[in-house]
Amino acid sequence: MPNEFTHTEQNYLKAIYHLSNSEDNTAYTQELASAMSTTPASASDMIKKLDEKGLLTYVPYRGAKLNKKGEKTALSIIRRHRLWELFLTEVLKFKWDEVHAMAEELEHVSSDLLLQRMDKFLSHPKFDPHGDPIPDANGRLTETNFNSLSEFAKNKMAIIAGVSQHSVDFLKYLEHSGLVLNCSIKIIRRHSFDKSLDVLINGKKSVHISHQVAKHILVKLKIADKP
Amino acid sequence: MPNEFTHTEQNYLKAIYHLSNSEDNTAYTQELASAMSTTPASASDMIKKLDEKGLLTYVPYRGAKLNKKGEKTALSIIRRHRLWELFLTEVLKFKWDEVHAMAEELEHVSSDLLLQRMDKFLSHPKFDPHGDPIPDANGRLTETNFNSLSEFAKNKMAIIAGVSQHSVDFLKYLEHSGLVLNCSIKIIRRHSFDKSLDVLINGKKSVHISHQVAKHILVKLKIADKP
DNA sequence: AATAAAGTTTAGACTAACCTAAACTTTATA
DNA sequence: TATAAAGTTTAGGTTAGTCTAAACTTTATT
Repeated sequence: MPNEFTHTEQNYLKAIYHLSNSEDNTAYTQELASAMSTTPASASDMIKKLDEKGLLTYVPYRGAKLNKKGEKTALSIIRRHRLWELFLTEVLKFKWDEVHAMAEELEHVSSDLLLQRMDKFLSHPKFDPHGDPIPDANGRLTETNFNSLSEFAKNKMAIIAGVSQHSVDFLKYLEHSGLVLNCSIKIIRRHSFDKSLDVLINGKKSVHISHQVAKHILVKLKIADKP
Repeated sequence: MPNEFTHTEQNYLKAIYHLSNSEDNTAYTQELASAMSTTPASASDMIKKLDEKGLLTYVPYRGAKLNKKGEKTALSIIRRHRLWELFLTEVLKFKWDEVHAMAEELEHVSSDLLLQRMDKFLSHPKFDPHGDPIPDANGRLTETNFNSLSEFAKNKMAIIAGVSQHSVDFLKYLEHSGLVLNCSIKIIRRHSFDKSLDVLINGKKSVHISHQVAKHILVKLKIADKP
């Protein structure tokens, strides 16, 4: 399906999709250029082209809004990206900070059959290694209701369900501290002067984390398992 | 490593490598153009470019010969291709006629670390699903000494070790007849008038195959297993 | 050995994706 | 509300890879 678009078009669509999650659902030339590490002139050219191809509506000087087709295409690329990320961590045992760059290349492999097989092989997963939902084949996303660790209650058991910041450095730092996906975690102390936290990981290791970090850790309440 | 070359350059290098396996080790403009489904003019342009980049020596009107660097680069692309093919059959359970096109895209994913992990995950395989040797990380190929089934002795047990023709139709035909990699096979009759053969597959099923087909099936002698 | 045929290269054009610099809109500020 | 600043678009150029058509070499044929 996304074979009808060049790699670059696909990358722009993905970036526009990610930038659109604000209130007005619009991506602006400058932020798009910076997301794509290119110049506003190039971004403007591409927006015009994607408009002509019927993937978004573009009003000069007013930014771009993806339409149904554009959004569907973006979601199918995101699906590919996240499935490959999961494959890389689950099968080839890469860490969560290592997979993004490789998935950026793998997502452009066009075979739908390959993707279907991969999806099946991974048992139709709903989340990628960073806790981001994997769109299904129709572009539907699983609703999530994760909380930021910085706002989670003290002494309640939580599970790390994802992150809201994806930089390699941040992910490496979490990995190093033992704060990995699906580990259980409990806030044992809040330091009010700087909002930093002492947390207990898997009931064993205790670590101290800044508000900056806690803010970007997404958790869900741990339901005690029944034997 | 092959990140320094465009996908197109990589594809040309691979094609030149495959065309070079004749007596004079040279690829000619016309055959290269036809292998790349392009015009002689385009192939000529690319040969000149690869010469300038120091991957081959080119004498106008006399064709192109890969040098050490060109050959090494070609082998590293072939390594990627064949490892991915094996992954697709072994892990995602694709049939041998389905994997080539997908591997053509996957081979351009540039991460060396990914390739290393894949190699390890597949237990450092020596052969791809068509029996072609997978170059090692240094570009060395396992020596093979397979025989064409058309020249194999009657009533001796053989194992299908590969094919010398890779078209989808041919591979599908073999699959359909039960002639798959590693199955055991015995010639039970030669029909001298058309050189066709009756063969027994896995000691059970008997099939009749033309000389055309037998010629392109590669076999090795089966060593009886000791209990 | 002359010439026709086959094969190869060069010339010149096209598209996608990029760039810089200049022109133009919008927004913010005095 | 005029003007400066910020942001966006257009104009014109570049590179990689492609094409067709013309020019040129090599090989084959008489």
